[in-house]
Amino acid sequence: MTNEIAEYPNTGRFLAGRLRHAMTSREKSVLEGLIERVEVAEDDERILSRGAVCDHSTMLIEGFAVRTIDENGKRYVVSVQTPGDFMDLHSFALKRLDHNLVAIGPVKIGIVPHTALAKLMDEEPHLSRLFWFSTLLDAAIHRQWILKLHQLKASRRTAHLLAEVWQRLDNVGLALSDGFASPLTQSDLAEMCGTTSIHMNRSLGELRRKGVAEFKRGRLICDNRAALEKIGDFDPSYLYGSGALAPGSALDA
Amino acid sequence: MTNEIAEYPNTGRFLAGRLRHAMTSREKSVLEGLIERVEVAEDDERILSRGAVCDHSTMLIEGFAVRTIDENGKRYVVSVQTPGDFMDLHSFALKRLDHNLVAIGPVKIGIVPHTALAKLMDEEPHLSRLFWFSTLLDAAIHRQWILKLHQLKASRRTAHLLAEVWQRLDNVGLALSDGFASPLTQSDLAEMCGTTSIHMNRSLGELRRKGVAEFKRGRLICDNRAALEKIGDFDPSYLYGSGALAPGSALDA
DNA sequence: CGCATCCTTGAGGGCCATCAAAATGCGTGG
DNA sequence: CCACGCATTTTGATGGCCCTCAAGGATGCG
Repeated sequence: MTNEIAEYPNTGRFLAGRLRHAMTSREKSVLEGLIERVEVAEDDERILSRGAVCDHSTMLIEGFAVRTIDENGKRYVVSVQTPGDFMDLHSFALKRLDHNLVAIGPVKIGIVPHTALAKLMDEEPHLSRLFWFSTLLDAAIHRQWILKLHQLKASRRTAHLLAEVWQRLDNVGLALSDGFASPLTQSDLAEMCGTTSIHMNRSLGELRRKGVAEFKRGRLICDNRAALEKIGDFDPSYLYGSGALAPGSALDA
Repeated sequence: MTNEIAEYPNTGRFLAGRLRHAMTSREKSVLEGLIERVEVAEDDERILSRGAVCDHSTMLIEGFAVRTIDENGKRYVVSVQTPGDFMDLHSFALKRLDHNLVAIGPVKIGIVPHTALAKLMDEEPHLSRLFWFSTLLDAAIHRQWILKLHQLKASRRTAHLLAEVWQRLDNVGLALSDGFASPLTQSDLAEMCGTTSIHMNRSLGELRRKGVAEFKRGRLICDNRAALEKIGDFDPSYLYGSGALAPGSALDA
């Protein structure tokens, strides 16, 4: 992982732990070359607005972001992005997005002009397939959020979210052995879980009292990952890393 | 619309009301030619199973289907499909799906071999883009479901779902002037809204008492569409038909 | 060391799951 | 045509989850 970041500082985490191994080093270079420039944004800064026509897509190089939809004066979070995510690749095909992208904490982003993407679509069919794959991954994560909203009460949904973020950071080499560090507040977690920050505080308290996980100022500490994943009914297959759904899995049905 | 179905009986509803107008008649023929054979399935029949390796994708020609995920012996619905949907186009890139596809009522489906899709990806870049677009539409719908789960109580979520299905059927020419007909039961609606059939019954009762909509045995009757959409906080833009997010919209920001 | 942000705790009430049971409509076969 | 079985729809009562309002405590930064 450290090698990848050294060689491809802006895109070395794209699909890491998933299909990155299917990329040739030439393709990795092509991808790295897509980044026209690197920008930074600060906490709560809007990276992209719903409905805006955009001529570029954005790679999340460092930091966290959320996709939000504003309605009736309130902000709702429908998704979270971690480093290595091609956050709004889909704006290339949709032209206008149905949601906003907002930085959580300071972020570093790579700007990819749509003209460069269009060229790549013509010349790099394999890479194009991987780009498509990465947007399908987003949809799979969405489905899992819907499932958990249907299935679990808030404290268990919280466990699922923490397990998911931990796993996604693990995929890109940014997890710690006992959890992860982030700029996420309890209020952020609440918005992702569709609950209030007050209830999120109680949910986290419940997880702490059960000895499952502790979350303090963005830092998850958990020395029993299996217990956390069990409470959250978390099965990482939908992230399409290793496991039953992995593209290269031999587990045929 | 009737013309399209006469000319392209199996695929005439694909992206109808959305980007179908961007397809040339040659492309429409190519698409129609992808259907290797047509099959039927009966109510509750599983069309595709999670984790199964599949060598084809499925166009929903007639009828309804849901995407489900089973966990702990219970079935959860994360998505609904209407005629014209390329239901599991994403299985082409994902190889194994994270969910099942289950027929609601009798359905007619078109089978598209992945080998044909692979060929098309090479030879038809524009059509490929439209295929990608259609999977991005699914993701946008997922996001809206997450939003509504965060935002609305069950009766209003029900209104949103009814408004969405109505609009999607409208897009493909299958809506009625005062609602739609379907094989959906109250129990099906409940699963889609993440509630119980008992509470769905009370939610529908609330909508009926408010004079907003009536749902009886799969038939939605509504003579005040604006009221229904208002209660469900329904804004059709996320379906990328006409409106602020439409690909050809002049509403630039 | 003052201020802003974040976290924590308590009380009251609405939404909705669950258990229980009954009524309605529909298709089948007698 | 009616009897019957079955799925679907409807209604009531109880209790848990979680929203809301309210207030207090902790943490970090200038």
